[in-house]
Amino acid sequence: MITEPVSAKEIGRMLDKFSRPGLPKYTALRDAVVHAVASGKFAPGDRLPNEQELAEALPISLGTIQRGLRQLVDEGVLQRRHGQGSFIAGRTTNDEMSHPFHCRFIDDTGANYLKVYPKTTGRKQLSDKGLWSAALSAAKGVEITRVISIGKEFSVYSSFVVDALRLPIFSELSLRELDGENFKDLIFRASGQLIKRVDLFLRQAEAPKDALKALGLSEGAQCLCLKAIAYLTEGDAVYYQNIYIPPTNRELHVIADARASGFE
Amino acid sequence: MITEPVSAKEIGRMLDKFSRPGLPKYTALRDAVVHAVASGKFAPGDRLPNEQELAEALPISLGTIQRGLRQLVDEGVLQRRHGQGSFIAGRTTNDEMSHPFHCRFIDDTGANYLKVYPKTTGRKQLSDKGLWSAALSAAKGVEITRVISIGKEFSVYSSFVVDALRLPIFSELSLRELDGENFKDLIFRASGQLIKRVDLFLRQAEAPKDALKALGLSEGAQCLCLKAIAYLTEGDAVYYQNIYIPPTNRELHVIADARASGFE
DNA sequence: GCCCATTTGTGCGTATGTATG
DNA sequence: GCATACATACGCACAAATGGG
Repeated sequence: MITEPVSAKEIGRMLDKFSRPGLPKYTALRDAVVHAVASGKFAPGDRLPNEQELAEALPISLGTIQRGLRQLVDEGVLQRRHGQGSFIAGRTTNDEMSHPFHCRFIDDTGANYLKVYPKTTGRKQLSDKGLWSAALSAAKGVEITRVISIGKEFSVYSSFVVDALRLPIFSELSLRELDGENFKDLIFRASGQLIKRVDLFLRQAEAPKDALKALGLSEGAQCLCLKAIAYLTEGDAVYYQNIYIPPTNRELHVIADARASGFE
Repeated sequence: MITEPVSAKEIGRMLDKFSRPGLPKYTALRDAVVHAVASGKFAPGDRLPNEQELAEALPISLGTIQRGLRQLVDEGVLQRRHGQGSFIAGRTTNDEMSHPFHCRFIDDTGANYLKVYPKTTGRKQLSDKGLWSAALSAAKGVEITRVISIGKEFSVYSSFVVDALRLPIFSELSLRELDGENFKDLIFRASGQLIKRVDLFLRQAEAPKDALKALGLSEGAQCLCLKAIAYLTEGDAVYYQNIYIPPTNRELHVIADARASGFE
């Protein structure tokens, strides 16, 4: 008997939840698996039942199963190995955040990322119409400010805003609990959706007073300001973030989307 | 009789060229269409034969045709419209470069990109072992230096290196001809492959003398240095670029890849 | 080294649904 | 209503990679 951490029945139950008339079956299957991962039912490394078993256990044919699983591979949720099986993709859930902002600082060798240690410094309900509200098209926002130590060498300041109504989890967790969380994972678990793309805007400017103070910089100091808007689907922004980076020698690594046309 | 700018026979011929034992048929079909576009046989807006016709004309079944076409949609080469057909995606081939470096400066409104006017300033054969040779794993490189005017407001300096043997086109074209070219398109036409991803490395540093001189900056001036390494497929780097950006108020826009895990 | 079971990958043929004009 | 053309789905067959005996 082979260990079988993920049951086809469990997927079947999730599938029922996400099946809706009009929704393709391969999409329903995808959603079921994604939500199962998001809710912790499936853990990284878990093996899924093989294609045949799924096709038998679920009201979905083999080809359609394969299409759904292929999409999950494309999205990075699954890993499939010929002759072995399909596995929930690993996530390095360490103490430090794995991917703080879709871009990371690299060390001298260029091969490793500097570790990142976030410290939540404040939370505020926002109701003014700022740039964030236009980007998120939300009336109420929660701003979470953090000082993030980069490899204990220097720190950056982050202002992170989400729709307060849509993602109440960010208002509910204590600041202490937020510290250990990867915000992308949090969004994934709360919404069952993956962040599809992030628009980054880079500006050389003076940081706001809050940031200067938190980073211990003198007034008027120039910073690199990185604005990030993350989307779950095309046009559906889920968070708005400003990161202020003081002068540093360290290189910041971003992985850019190559087929970034997106136009008619 | 409906206008039919793209013949199934043409695709068939291309398909023969790209079919190789071991290569999936849907990949061969993809390559055939991509190369047909790259070589100018198909132009933006052209309509492909419908799925049925392709399935009849080519030794590929409907489902496999669909899979290949779907991939082309994902890559942005094709656009498919329900009830209408499959069309070669449009490219805004203007006088100015459309996407100089996977990231662009935006104007005051935030809605438009500043126009970009490249001016090629030099070309040099490289045979030393620089950082470029490690990135490209190439022994001989061609470096093309350019001064790129951003909306006629300010200029950035670019050093662009490709493998001289792999992409001789960059050595063959005159500097004048290179001016009007989008380098990504040039690579696409020469190799028939699309750039899949770009690694960006951002550094606050002093620019090299060449760059300072070309941009008319005083010695020791701090610049934003953007290093870009573009990949055709995972691990297959195709160009290495350094861009030096003088201090500016303008925002630089980058579209980041959201599923940027890429690790085990 | 070789066979074999397991499991994913590729490919075919067909049927039916649905958006467009 | 109707023809066109893409979209989804099924069921099957066989190829190819993997790991164990």
